[in-house]
Amino acid sequence: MTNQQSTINNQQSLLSHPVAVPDKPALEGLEQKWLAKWEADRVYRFDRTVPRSDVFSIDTPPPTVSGSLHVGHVFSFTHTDVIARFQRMRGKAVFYPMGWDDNGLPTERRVQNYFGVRCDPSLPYDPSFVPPDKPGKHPIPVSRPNFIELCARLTAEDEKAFEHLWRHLGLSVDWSMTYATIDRRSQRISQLSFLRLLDRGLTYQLEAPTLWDVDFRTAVAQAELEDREQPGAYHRVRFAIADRDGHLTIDTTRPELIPACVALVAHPDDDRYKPLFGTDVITPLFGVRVPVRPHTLADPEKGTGVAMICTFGDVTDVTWWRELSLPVRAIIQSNGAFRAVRWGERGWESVDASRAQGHYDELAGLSAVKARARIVEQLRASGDLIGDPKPITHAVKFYEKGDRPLEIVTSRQWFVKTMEFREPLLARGRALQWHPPFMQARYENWINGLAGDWCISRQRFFGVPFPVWYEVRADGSIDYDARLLPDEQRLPIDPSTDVPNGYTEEQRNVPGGFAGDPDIMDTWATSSLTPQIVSRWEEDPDLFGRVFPMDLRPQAHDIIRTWLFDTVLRAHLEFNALPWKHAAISGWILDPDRKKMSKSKGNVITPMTLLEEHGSDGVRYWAASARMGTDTAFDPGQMRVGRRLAIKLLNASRFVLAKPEPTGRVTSAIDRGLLTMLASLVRESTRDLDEFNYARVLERSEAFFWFFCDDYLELVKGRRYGDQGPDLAASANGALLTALSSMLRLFAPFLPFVTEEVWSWWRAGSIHQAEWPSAEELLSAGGTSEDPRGVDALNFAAAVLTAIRKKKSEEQRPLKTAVAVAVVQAPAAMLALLPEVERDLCAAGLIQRLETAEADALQVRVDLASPESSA
RNA sequence: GGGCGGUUAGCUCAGUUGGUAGAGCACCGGCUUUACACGCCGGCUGCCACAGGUUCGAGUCCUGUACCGCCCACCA
Repeated sequence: MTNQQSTINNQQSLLSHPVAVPDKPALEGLEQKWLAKWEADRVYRFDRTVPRSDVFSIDTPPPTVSGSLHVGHVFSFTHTDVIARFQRMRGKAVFYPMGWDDNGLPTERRVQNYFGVRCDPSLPYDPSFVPPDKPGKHPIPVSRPNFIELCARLTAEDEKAFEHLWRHLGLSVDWSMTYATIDRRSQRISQLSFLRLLDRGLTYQLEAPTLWDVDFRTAVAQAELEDREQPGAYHRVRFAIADRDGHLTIDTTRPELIPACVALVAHPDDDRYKPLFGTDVITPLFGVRVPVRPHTLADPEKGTGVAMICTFGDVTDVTWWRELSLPVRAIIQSNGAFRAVRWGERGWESVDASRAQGHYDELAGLSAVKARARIVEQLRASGDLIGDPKPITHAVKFYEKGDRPLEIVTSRQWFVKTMEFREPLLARGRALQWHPPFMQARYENWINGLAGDWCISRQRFFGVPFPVWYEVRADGSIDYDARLLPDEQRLPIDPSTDVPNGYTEEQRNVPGGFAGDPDIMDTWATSSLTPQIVSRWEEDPDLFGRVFPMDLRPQAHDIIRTWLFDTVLRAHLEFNALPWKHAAISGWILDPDRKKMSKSKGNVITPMTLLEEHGSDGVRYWAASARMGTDTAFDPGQMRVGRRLAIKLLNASRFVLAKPEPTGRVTSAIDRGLLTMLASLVRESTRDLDEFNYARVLERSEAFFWFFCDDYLELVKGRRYGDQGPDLAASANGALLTALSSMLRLFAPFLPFVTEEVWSWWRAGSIHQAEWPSAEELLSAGGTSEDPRGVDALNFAAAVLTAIRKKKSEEQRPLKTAVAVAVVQAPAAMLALLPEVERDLCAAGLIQRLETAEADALQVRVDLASPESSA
């Protein structure tokens, strides 16, 4: 096709559809109108027939459904949607599923309260169970499968509300591919991946000290920790040196753990304590003989330089305990209460067992906090507390969802090997394309700070069970080494109700029989498989081949250490590959006072309220104004600006389409200049969007559009009504229609509703399936090349017009005031452009006489017509 | 303690290879102009955190400092 032909075709296609512009265009109701149409026409349906190279696949973050969606979700999901819409218009088949994270603790808590039930995994499944209408006083125990059914029932309701919000926001998701982290497919993939890792020795079970939440009574992983500043106090406590006179003093914030003390420790180079290494001391109150040992982790600067090692007060204790081969004296139970101890028995030897028992009996059954208060009194009474406790605030480790500090409890847990893969995982991080790039540092930080393998087991109920049974020995104990595993074809299974091959239900939990693994996997152990879940790994190889590895993982920066890292780990272990090419990291929404917006603070503004007040396009405008990775203030003002932009698009389009004929070849300099400017905007916008730089595209498109409205439109208004004859009117119309078409498509990823509305006035099909604009298409309408002279002419005319408006404004005269004489002083090169724009300029500025004079810089002298003579 | 961002107009932020500081909001003034009063036109506002350095020239590059925010850390 020659350029000439393409020009003609382009012009024909500009008006190939009857133009029908409403009299009073408005934004109200556009969401409902177009959502229904998009759904009916399956505009966002993924085309799974295209090859991988023509697919753009997105690994959507599944929001937690038991919480509520907030503006932060709207913010980051809009970013993703802008990219999705851009890629779709570029001709990609966009694989954009939505998921719900319904698996996990938050859902459990809601279901317990909502239905008045309690999960008892020892119960068999009751298919006929119906929850009471109202929750009763005492929770009804139900089996794990029944409990999970209730979770599914409740989350289904939440998911409907979420979907409604997402649709209203205009997310171009293919809703036929929605998944949930607790659905059968997710469970199957999660269990399948687990079994494969187990088979390769990449996951293992171990009984070891583990971080433990005493309220939830479950193990937690390093990634779920957070530090909180807590008030505490240094207690200076003295230990008698065994077999001779003298005392050693230590500082401790946890004096209640003195009964669990197994050693004291000081730095090997600390001259104060060198002589004591190898000797024993006697613990106060309990009279236990413990050694004084050297270790480099002991800090001479802290406290007295001697630390008390307990089993277990913190993670350093675990390190010391392991490296110094110390015994265990555990006193805190899984519920956080002090266990009963019989002093004098093996492991609890004391120089005065009855005195120890006396002290300890006052502590047994207490929580750590209460025990601390009690033991301080005991220490004070015995004279072993030196001075008063010195109040301090210090950072204490908490489970991020927990209310009490974590304890360390010895238990049997499943781990995924991570420590030995740190180097290759760092390399994966370097191969991943981060947006913005500095986010990679957080990933590396996390890996470099890893303290141990990933604990994936949780002592909870609503989650994916471990697909494992164990043989039960003749004595009734469980043989954890004798695992019974299901065939992959049976997955998903629940070992609390399903039975291993070759056994019957009667053999459950009886000697010689079997026992199911009681634990479930951590949420992240499943959600780290979202790429595998959405692409239907090991279920639909054809689909998998078309979408995996995926193109984009969008998410927020707070879950780099969990979701992102875990997903990279799983893909590395399973496929020896990255799960995606790009990671686009959104920032957070901050309160106007720059603090992180928190749900607990009671942000009463729900996303739906925002969408209704400002329109979806307005809210999307605000969200898309923030660059990737930038924390952004919540700003309704920006939403109003976005809404205004959408209204402006309606009105400007109405004007352009009000008299679209005659249309023809774009010949006038300023028309060609406009298209040239727009062509370079399109070219740069395409490049920016390819690099996830959507905020810049929106900003620049908006600026151009405003220039188009304020200056260009005003300059060509008269001409396009025919003031200068049909050919020049045709040129103006050609440029207006061409520019409008491109601008609408430029805005379409950001403002999907208003652009679709305007598109429907004069074009067939959905704008969201239209081709992304190109510089070539714009330039072919104006000839075949860029026209920098046209750009200069347009800018020159706009500058003169501004000067004339300024004069009218200064004189406080109406803009329709005529200009008797305008003297344009400018460099010769500029003046040479004047003939090209003179007639447009005089029409737009109501200039009666135009004179010129050469000058170094542009300057316009304006003499307004007298009030009487201006009509 | 380690790391990463940030510091530009009253507010929110742009500023792409270094070349005489920008936008929007807010504020002030004006205007019904045949798309838009959910509008239009115009105006005001800055030792670009601070101190050095490189350069003919630094908001931009280098070094250091301060403050803000975040991530991480074995915090007795």
